[in-house]
Amino acid sequence: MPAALPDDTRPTLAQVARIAGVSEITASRAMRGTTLVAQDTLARVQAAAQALNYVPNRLAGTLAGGQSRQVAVVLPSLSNSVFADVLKGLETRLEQDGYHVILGVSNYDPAHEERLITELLTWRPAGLVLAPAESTPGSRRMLAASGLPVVEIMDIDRAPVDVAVGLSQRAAGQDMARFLLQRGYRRMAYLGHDISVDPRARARRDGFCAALAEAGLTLEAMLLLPGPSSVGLGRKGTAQLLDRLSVGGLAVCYSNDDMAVGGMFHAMAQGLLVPADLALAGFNGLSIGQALPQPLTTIESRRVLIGEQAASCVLNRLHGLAIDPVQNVGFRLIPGATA
Amino acid sequence: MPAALPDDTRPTLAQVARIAGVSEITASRAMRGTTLVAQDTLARVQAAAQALNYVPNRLAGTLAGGQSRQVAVVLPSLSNSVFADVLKGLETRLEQDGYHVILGVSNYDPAHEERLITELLTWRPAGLVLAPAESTPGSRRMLAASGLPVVEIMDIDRAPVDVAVGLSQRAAGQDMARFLLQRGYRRMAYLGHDISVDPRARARRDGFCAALAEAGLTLEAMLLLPGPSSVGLGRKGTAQLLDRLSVGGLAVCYSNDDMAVGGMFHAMAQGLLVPADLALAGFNGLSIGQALPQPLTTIESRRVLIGEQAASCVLNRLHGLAIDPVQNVGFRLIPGATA
DNA sequence: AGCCATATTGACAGCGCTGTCATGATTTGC
DNA sequence: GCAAATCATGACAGCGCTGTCAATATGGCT
Repeated sequence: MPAALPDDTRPTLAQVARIAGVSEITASRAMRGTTLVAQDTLARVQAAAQALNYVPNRLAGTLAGGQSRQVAVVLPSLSNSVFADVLKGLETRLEQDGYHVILGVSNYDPAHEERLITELLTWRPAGLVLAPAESTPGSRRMLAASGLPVVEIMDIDRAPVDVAVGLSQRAAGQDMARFLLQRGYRRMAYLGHDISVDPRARARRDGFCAALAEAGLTLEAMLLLPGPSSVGLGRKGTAQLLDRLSVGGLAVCYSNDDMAVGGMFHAMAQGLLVPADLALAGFNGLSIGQALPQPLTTIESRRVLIGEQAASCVLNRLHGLAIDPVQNVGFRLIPGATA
Repeated sequence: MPAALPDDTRPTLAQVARIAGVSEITASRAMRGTTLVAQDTLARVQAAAQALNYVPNRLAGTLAGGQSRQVAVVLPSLSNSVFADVLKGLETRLEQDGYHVILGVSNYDPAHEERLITELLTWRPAGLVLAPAESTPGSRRMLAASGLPVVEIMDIDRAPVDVAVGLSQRAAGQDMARFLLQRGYRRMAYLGHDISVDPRARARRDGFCAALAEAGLTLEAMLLLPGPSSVGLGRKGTAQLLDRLSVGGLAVCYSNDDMAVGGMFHAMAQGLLVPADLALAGFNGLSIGQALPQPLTTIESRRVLIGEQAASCVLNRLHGLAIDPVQNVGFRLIPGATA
């Protein structure tokens, strides 16, 4: 059952070579510019390629030659703009060097993630970048055995298989707690999406709680809602939370900015005073939070940078350069006006 | 200069075959399950593959066999959640059939887009999906000549090279104008991001203006700000607009929801009454707009669906099924409470 | 027993390209 | 003017896999 469509009649290098009156290998060299080829030979080959509308076949090239110029990227989600930003950084940097992204989205499912890794590996990518969900032992074994550059992004708290690029999510959580404490808040609550599948959000929350504990405090309430984070969920959750808790000097730490913006909307709709009645803190430093009537108190994460730096790691590795196995891009607390 | 890293010592099908005590081609058949292979042979091959940790090489497979299972996707941006949604739909659907996305992001630059198409074509993808910026003649020629399934997404107003999946952006703009007119608004303004590079936003605006013209109206003001759309830009632009225009019965049509939400934030910060002082209309039906204290008047676009359907188009084409060259997924006006 | 359909396997060539080594054509140096 | 170095090109084999066709084995049927 041969494919219905393309009668794959695309010109090959051999045809280009014939027209240019040179051998195939010379044409190959002319097209790639790796080895020296006489000026006029080069011109003839280029002309022939142009005339035939020749498009090189990188499958064949890679198979014969070696390094693929594809990098596999596995992300847990795309609905969250965080990963879209990271992907943008990755794509931008990789493309500069003529590399391309093959994408997999795991939906925060470790088993799915493992399957994706297996499948993407069949394309023999030059490297792998992933924001692991809760990677299975199987995944980690495969990655280690692949012999490829493997960059785990977003979090640097766990020991990486190979290289990690990101920030300490735990430290970010701690810093936010300390900031709120320093501002004088003593009544704290946490509102998150389903962090059982999101290890980074969990790490932040754990850091937040740990810092509270150091100060002898505990959360007045912790609400975890099923489903992915969203503005709507944050709004709904805030309403629920305030059914149980009195306002006035209450600070709510959200799992991220989306959720926090939802909280802000709830406050606005209810005519609550922010931060007097209700203080809010997010995470990510999304532009929407900063465009709110009151800028959101949050932590800036450098998502595009993480993507770019992860890409650079892969590329440097491929060029045989030594690289730091743990790369901390840091974060920055944005005081804002909601806490 | 051989690659520094992977001493590509990965097991090959030949090795699997040897261990299983069968010929290479039999092992191939066993791995793929296309042709019948005796039960115990199958088991032996699978065991051997398992033991060696065999990972098939799809580069070789595709080169030898035919159809690649990669689909090239070219998008103008990832910062806009619209395209992240589309990509999610694409990835989800393609993966179900064992296909993978190779990604390119053009940043709304037609020349860049053309280069991306050229490069991605070198991987001999099975198909192409793109949300064209302002495609160059060169791009269109290449696409037509590729002989591959080519799906242009988002807009169905222009004649597609091959297949189009999306909605009539122009009709969406018209519908919004008619809706506002019907609500009794007569004072209209338009606030957009740099639509010179975004043909879809432009089509919506044109439709909007055309419908106004039918009613004998023209825009009181049209403000186009440089740079990509964002909540911040919408907020800033609204402030600028209201420097020149009086409020009270004024309806502003924004290029999309991000911009409109920014407008809403400005209104909130200024204590303006929405919609009495200022009415706002967006486009996309993003969840954030619906979570606002007052849900945004907007038009729902089915982004994930567009992605899924575009993927299905490619797959169906590859299976030799006939498909409709123009697929309208439609849209829905969400009345909201801001106009 | 003899013949045929079916099931199972294999030999061979080739997908389009590149690494390696070898060859001929020039140039350079003394 | 001749050996050595340099430049430009080519022949060959092979990357890892699959399509095609052919071969063998097995069982059923008359």
